[in-house]
This record gives sequence, C-alpha cells and structure tokens, in this order.
Amino acid sequence: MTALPSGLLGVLDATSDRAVFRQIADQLREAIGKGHFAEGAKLPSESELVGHYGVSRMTVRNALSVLQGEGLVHSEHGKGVFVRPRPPVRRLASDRFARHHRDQGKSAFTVEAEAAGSHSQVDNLQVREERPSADVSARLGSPLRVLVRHRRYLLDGRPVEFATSYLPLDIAKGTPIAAPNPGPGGIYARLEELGHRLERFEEEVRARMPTPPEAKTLRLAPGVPVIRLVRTAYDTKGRAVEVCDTVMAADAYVLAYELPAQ
Amino acid sequence: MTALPSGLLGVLDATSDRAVFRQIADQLREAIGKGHFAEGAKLPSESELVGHYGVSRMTVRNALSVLQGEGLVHSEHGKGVFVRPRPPVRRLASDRFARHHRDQGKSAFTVEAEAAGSHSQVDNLQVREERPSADVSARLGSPLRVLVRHRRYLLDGRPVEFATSYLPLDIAKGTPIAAPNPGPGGIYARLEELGHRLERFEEEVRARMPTPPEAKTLRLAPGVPVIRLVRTAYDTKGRAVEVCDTVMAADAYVLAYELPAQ
DNA sequence: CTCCGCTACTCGTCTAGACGCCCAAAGGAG
DNA sequence: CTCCTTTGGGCGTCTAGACGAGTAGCGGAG
Repeated sequence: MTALPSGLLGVLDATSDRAVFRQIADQLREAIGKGHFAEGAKLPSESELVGHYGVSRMTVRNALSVLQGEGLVHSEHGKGVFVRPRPPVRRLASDRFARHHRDQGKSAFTVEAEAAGSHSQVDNLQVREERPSADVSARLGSPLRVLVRHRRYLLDGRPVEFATSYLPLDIAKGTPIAAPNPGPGGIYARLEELGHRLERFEEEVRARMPTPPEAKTLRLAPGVPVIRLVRTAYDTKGRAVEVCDTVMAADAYVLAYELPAQ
Repeated sequence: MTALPSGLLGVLDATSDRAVFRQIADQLREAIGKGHFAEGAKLPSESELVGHYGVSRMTVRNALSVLQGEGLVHSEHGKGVFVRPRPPVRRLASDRFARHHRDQGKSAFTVEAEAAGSHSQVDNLQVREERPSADVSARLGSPLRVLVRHRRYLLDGRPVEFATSYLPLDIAKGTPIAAPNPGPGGIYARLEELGHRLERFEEEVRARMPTPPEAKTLRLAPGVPVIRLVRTAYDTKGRAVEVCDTVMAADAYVLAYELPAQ
C-alpha cells in the first residue's frame, strides 16, 4: 500500500451524484486516454487505489471491472491490472477469395499471414457428416446431409478465429474436400476442379459478446466482442455450394469491402 | 425472499474448482438457453437466489454481472433482472447505396424503415466546418478543411446508430450538402448533381465495446458491442468525395455484402 | 554459483451487513 | 371513484474483513 507516484489521479467529488466507483473508473479512463498509462502499462494496484481514494477494496474492484467490461484493461492474477494493448489487426479485403489469390500452393489464411510476416497455424481440425441445422439447410437449398469442416486459426500463437464450413454431401463426399487437408488453394480450388465454378459470395456480418466456450477457444479477454461472419458461396449455376460460419476475435480484425455504386 | 417456483435451478457443487458465482451463472445461463426463462422474462430476484443457493448477496450479484457482461440479461432498478430480448435487426444490404434506391424522395434510412413498417427519426443534426483528423485527411486526400455532418438515427424511438460524414470543403461549401436537410436522396444525390458521379464505396467494419458516451447516445444495455463502419465514397475520377464514420448498436444490425468471385 | 523455499504483494472469491433509491401495488383520505 | 401516501420488494452502492492462490524477488542452503 505505497503512495501513488504522482498526481495522475484526482480526488473524489463527494457532492456528485455519480457513484464513487464510476468516478474512479472515469479518472482511470481519462488517465489512460491521456497516455499517462501506456499500452501494456500496469495500473496502480487495488491497494494503492484504496489508499489513494480512501474507499474500500470492493469499490475499487467495481471501478476496475467497469474498465474491464469496456475492454480497456485486463487483470492478471498475482501480477496486476494492465492497459490492454491493441493487438495488430488483420485486414480482410473483399477480394481475398479472388481466383488469382487462390492459384497458389496455400490457403488464403496462410498466404496472408506469411505476407504480413506472421506465423500461422491451423488446429482443432474436424471433418464429419451430419444433418444440417435449419439455417444452414435453408442457405444450401435443403440438402439431406452436409459435410462439416471445423478448424481454428492462430496467428503467432494467438487464436484469432474459428470457422465451420458446410457443404452438400452430394458435392463433397469422396472428394479431397472431405480430407483433413484439402490441398493447395483450399476447398474453393477443389470446388472449381469439381466443376463448380464460383461466381459470387454473400457475407453476413454481426457482432456480439462471445459465449463462454467461444471466449475460451479464442482466449478472449473480458470486454472483447466477436464478429460473426456467415459466408455463402454460389457457383455459376446459382447453386449454393458452401456455407462458412466464422467467429472472429473482434480486436484482431477489420473487414474491408468494396461496393460498386451501380 | 420467497421460495423458487420449481427445480429450474440446481445445487452447487462444493467439490468443484469452479467459483460459486460462476456455477450460479452457468445454471442461469443454461436455464435461459433451455427456454425456462423466455425473452423478457424476469429472473428470480437476488433475494430468491440468495435463499436458493445459500450464498451471500454479493456472490449472486457477481453471477448476474457475468450474464450481464455477456449481454444475456439486463437489470432494471426497482423491478428485477430480465432476459434481454433480441431486438429486431436491420439488414443493411450491400446495394443500399445503389442509384436506383436513391432516385426517390427520401433518405436511404427513411425509405428502408418505412418499407419495414417502422417509424424512423433523425435527430441531433449538426453541420460545421473543421480541420480534418489525420485519418479522415488521409482518406480524403488531405483537404485543408472539411464539412462535417453529424446525425443520429432512431427506429421506432430507439437510437440505433449515429454517423459523422466528412466532405472536402471545396466540394460541399455553399451547396445543399451544407444545409441541415440536403434534400431528397441525401448527400449522395447532391454530390452527383454537382458532377461527382459516384463509382464505388469502400467500407471498413470493426467491432468493439462502446465508450461511455457512445453507450449513452445509443442507450445501449451492458454487454452490447458496437459496429464501427467507415465508408469512403469515390467518384468516377477516383477522387474520395466523402468519408462517413458510423457507430451502430450491434444488436440492431446485420450487414450483408455481396462479393464477386472474379 | 545454483537452486529452492520463504515472503511480500497481487488479484480472486466470499461473507454479512448497511443504507439509499426506484417501482408497483395496496389501502386510506377526500 | 380518484388521488395520494404508505409499504414492501427490488436493485444500486458501499463497508470491513477474511482467506485463497498466483507471481516474483530475495536470501539462504547446498
């Protein structure tokens, strides 16, 4: 319970209607915003804040939990509370599935990662067959059964997204698509080899807080939402040949799209 | 502190490593997921949960705050804790700025809302001139000054997004674009009348937790992220003529994009 | 010098209680 | 019957303390 280094933090306004823990959170937020605590820097410990403000520890913890919920800070057991660093973001361009990106040896994720000088990894790969959910079924034109491909992507050791692909079984069964590693260019290259020349993709983007299993899979800090991206691929005959349901750590991505004005 | 209506909630596992408040949160989450508490339904009161589980009130509140952070429930002072209803989502199609949508009397937002049978409103309109930020300046080709248009959109009385547009002053000054109401078709229609025929848009999509002012402006419940959409409009000469920075309530939107496979 | 254990500090969890304000319903005054 | 007050239940805030567990550094044993 040492004294605070300096006058970075002010005093409480006893006459204010604003709850004490909110005032403390406000002051910390402002100090972080002003750069008094840099990214990754350690905030004063709970004891120090208790001493500085003359409040009980639960009040301080309440203030810190507000900032945690905003995604501004994260705590590490036994070490302290730190300003959450902004991780490098991966920019997903809308032409990332263009054919010329595919005519190479590797998957889109790997190519992009290596171009950015990052190390990429894919794990937790599962391939199975099942009956589609109502939503997937509707998007794929009501196939009886679908091939399901599930995998998780890591960038420099950090999990950043996981994705589940669904393909009608009559298209995918007995092809390399049903293999754990579908080969160079990924399943879109295989689909084209199988005569399903791709014409367009539809993508739906949502954002929400992660479920506990999602937070665990992506090792998400509190206060980090996920982006859910559902992509449907259509071939030149207008048939939906794949649905890909992706959950991404929102702090790791920015999605870029290009729209014609028509 | 009456008894709980039935066996919807189980008992605690004293041998588990999992913290008591997490176990309580788990049980409530599961009960909600199973539909035992419908959307909008009231959860057992804190007192009831204290009585049911035999723990202190802070532990129960801790459990409820977990669910609140996940966006599953929200509390109302003096009334109770309720399962957060999923509001109707507005689907933004990628052709929403197509010219044929614009050749009407109203703004895109209004047209869409009325088509869906909703009541739309625009408020908090501000128009001013200022020096652009570094980011806006880079996107717009380093104009000295920009026209700034700021407004908030409401759907059936609920604020769902607010947006700030930036236009180079040499384009917008002295035109209807600088007026509070730019007229039918919005500023894109005015830009085209001024000879800036629009060719394409670039959109960048991010998601994060709201800042406190954003949460206030959009009246966001805890646990609801925002989608930030930055759109740049280019004319046929390749010049960036507008940047629009939008913050949307993530629970009110799904963004739809169509990508050609090329 | 190296390794290990102690210790101080950190956050995590939980208790038991207090007071305040908000809300809704019951009940009395008019 | 209407209106207002009362009252109980609900969440919001805060206190003071306890114990547990992870971390890191110091210092002594070997």
